[in-house]
Amino acid sequence: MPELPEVETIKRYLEKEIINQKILEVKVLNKKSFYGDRRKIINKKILSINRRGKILIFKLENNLNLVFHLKMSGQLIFVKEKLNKFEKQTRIAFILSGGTLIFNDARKFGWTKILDNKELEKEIKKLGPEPFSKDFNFNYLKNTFSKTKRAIKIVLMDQTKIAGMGNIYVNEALFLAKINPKKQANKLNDEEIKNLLKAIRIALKRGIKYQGVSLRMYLKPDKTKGKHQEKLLVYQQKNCNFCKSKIKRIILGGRSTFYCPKCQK
DNA sequence: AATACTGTTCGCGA
DNA sequence: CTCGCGAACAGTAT
Repeated sequence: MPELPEVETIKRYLEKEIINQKILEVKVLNKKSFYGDRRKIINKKILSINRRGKILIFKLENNLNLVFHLKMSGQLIFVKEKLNKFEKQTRIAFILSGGTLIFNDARKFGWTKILDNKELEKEIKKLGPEPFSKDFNFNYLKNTFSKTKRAIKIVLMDQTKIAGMGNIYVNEALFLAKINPKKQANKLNDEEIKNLLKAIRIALKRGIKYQGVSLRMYLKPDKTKGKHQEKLLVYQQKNCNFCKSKIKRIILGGRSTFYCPKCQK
């Protein structure tokens, strides 16, 4: 489910709530959702929370990291009570000094891992640049796009090329840049690449501003919905927000792709 | 009831 | 190496 803006929203919320809390207990309700020896993190304090792409990273004492990937249906919910009964979809529960952090995941694709700094580095280094970093610039995109004939939509979804965008935000960014998702990446001209760079950042910023897209599973840690589903420009839309043409839906990279045939030539 | 669809990524074979 | 496709899994919509 969550792409960069949703994970960033969760990060910002949890930062306010659980920094400096201690992990008192880890309840593993689904074995496949948890990798590592949970005893290693008992009584360790959460020092900081970071995000890289769609990955969420809790830095703990002793150079340990508690790392999350929510994949399609993961949720992170925080309640101030120390729970001992859980919902059907709860896979892991972290009992903290000031409450309970609940990892729900209907489809069980997501994971939580305990990684030392070296292992974390390995996990992260396969990701492309962060869309809001200096490394993510015109020259990087031009060079990256020039090397592949794949459809631009598929390239933007490739986490090794750009970290953090998924199906929704790629659709939104291409719409804002007025680029056809089927266009081969190496065929984009300089103007289009510049527009796309800007559009990616605008699409992601909008997502963060409205605190994510709650179409199905995604909730903020306080169980409330994001608002971005009400602001989507092209994803799952009927008509173009600019010209009112009927939005087309095709499959690219195995995923639903929405675009305006008139604005995105 | 059966089928299609869903916010992701990995591994396989070409 | 790059690529396209199916699998991992469960729930909801048509």
